[in-house]
Amino acid sequence: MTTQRRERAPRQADVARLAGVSQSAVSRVIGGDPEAAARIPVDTRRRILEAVKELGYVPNLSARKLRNKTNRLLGVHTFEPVFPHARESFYFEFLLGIEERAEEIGYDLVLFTSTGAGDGRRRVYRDGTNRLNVADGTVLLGVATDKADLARLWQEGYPFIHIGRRDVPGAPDIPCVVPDYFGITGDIAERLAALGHRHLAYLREGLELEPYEDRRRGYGDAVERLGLTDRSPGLRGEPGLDEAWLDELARGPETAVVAESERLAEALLRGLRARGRDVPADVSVVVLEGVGPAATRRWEHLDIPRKEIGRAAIDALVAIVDDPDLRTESIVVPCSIVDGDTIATVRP
Amino acid sequence: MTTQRRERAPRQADVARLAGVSQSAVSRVIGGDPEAAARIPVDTRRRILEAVKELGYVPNLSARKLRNKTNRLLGVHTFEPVFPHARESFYFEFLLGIEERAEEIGYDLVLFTSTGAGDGRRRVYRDGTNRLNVADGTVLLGVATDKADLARLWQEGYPFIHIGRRDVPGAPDIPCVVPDYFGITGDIAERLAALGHRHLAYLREGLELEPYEDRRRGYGDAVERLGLTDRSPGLRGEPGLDEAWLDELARGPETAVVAESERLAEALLRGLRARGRDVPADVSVVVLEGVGPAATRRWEHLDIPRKEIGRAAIDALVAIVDDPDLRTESIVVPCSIVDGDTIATVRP
DNA sequence: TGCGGCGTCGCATACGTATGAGCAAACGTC
DNA sequence: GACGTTTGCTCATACGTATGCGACGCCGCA
Repeated sequence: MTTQRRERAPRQADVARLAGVSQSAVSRVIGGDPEAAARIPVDTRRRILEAVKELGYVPNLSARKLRNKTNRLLGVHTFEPVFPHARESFYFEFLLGIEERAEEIGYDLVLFTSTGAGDGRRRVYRDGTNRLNVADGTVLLGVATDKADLARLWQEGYPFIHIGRRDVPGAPDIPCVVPDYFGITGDIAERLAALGHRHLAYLREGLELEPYEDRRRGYGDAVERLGLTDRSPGLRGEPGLDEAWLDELARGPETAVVAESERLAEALLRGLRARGRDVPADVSVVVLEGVGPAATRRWEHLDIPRKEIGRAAIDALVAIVDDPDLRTESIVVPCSIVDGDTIATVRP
Repeated sequence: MTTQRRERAPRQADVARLAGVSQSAVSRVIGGDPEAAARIPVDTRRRILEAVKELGYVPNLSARKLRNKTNRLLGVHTFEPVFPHARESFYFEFLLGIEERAEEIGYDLVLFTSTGAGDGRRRVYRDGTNRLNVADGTVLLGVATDKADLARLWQEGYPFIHIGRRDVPGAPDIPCVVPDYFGITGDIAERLAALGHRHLAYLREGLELEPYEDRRRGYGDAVERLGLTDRSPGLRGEPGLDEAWLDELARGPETAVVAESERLAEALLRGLRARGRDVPADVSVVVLEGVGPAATRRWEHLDIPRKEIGRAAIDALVAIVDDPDLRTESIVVPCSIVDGDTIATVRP
């Protein structure tokens, strides 16, 4: 083993000199393009590869990217820190899928971590520099997505895909990969209807994010289609789960509640018990998100296939990178329902 | 807002055309070099900056790196996946410090995540390509460091720094930032001596990693210097904490034990209790690593300043990047002792 | 008028790679 | 022997940026 430290990284020209060929011959052999390499006879190729080994040549990715517009590097950018604990497990599964799939198809992954602003929020642009463009394309994710950044990226023509649906003014169709909240929420309503439930309610979170809109549309459409009734605290107005509404629910004909979050479901459960009602004996409950380990009940809930979504995002991104003119529609990944013990058939 | 999507990212030449100047003028204004920019009169500069804004120009980092050898991008490479949970909190604090410091001094951060081999171990080189060289330099960390990779990186002259001491054959002095295990272990021995302990023992882990060597040297030196005696299960031989040795300890004159890990300390505690001895009444115990939340006792232990180490690593790396000829010595970061209730003065 | 100095900018080049075009030799065909 | 065709390479160039050097105009001074 050589223990001499080099002062300068060798380039193809150095390899060429040692092998007694031209730089372009080296490029053709190194580049891996089978057609080009095939035109170089075996022994020349062998000489070149030996010189590569001898010098410890490694390609310069920046030069390659400059020339090729591509370096088989995909970025991952989160709009919030990945590491701080609260959201960590939220990102984790996405990242697993992303990493897994990227590796399968031979892409390297770069995780952009620096926070642009001082406020912990992350921005793509830092004093005018799009930091992402070392990578061929980037997967964006995060609930606190910065829409201005998204719009600008789209205008620049930079290849990216967003996990989760985002509607951005000025960027008509940004490519997203989204869980099928619309479909699964409809399925859930159907399942409840099949169990005999005719009178439902829907508990909404205070946030006005696109994913919630999908769920609400899915629920609303299904209620209408199936001829059910709905008495929700502000399905089309204010969110809320106040005492007055709980009283109303306890007295009314509703036998099933769909809750957007585990938090809401737990609050509902407490409210019902305080009124002498129980789940699922009196009211069936379904939660429209994954539930944590701290849940007090085995909630019937929907499962977001995060790992699959991560994988799908990589595939879609690569497609966009390969063909930048591609008009990708949103990719919808089906969700499934995880059986719990919080729904039951309607008592006569 | 323009809603037209561009087909191609603008370059300095485009900006120049719009502003009616040459590409080099644009470069001088953009580049941020104050001396060069100062030589351009204000109104020309203004025209250029307006054109930049108008076109939404962002610099091409690859071209910059190709030309400059530098793009203010620092890499982070872990030899094991960051995300899988077990080790997560181990890396977490390092990463916090790294991110914090990098941002302070205006560097962006790139986290290399792809696993080269199929076995979950991560390698710097993937079929001959040093993936790190998109970044100006890289912080390496991980207990399962691949020494061959390290040696090769060093030979290539690539700027990097390793967190934790690693001795690599063929690479005489790889730059490391290391906790001062040697010093703190000596301090611990001194503290025990000050409490009247004359007869010590030292429990070692089975692994032969450099950080353990530092601790063992620190302990050994201090025992000698202070004229103490040591009866350890194989301080210089096999590790072990078997029943025979525990019997010996319970009967012998030893009043204090230094354990390399929380695991060993817990095992020791059980062994002593089974023999009617307690901690710290009969035997004082100090743990030579951070202790987890699941500890049964408030162990007297040493604290590794992970965040500080991360920050120090960035500073050292930047120094190396700025001056590649720099022969950096290992940077030693002092540790501290966290008081617990597992040591006491010797009973007469 | 001639000349030096300064302020303002453009020209040309280099960074390392990939690739179309092209050239020289070998080989076959008539 | 003239003329394609294939083989095995080389030449030249482009990617987008940064920068040394020099050009050009203008002012002041002799």
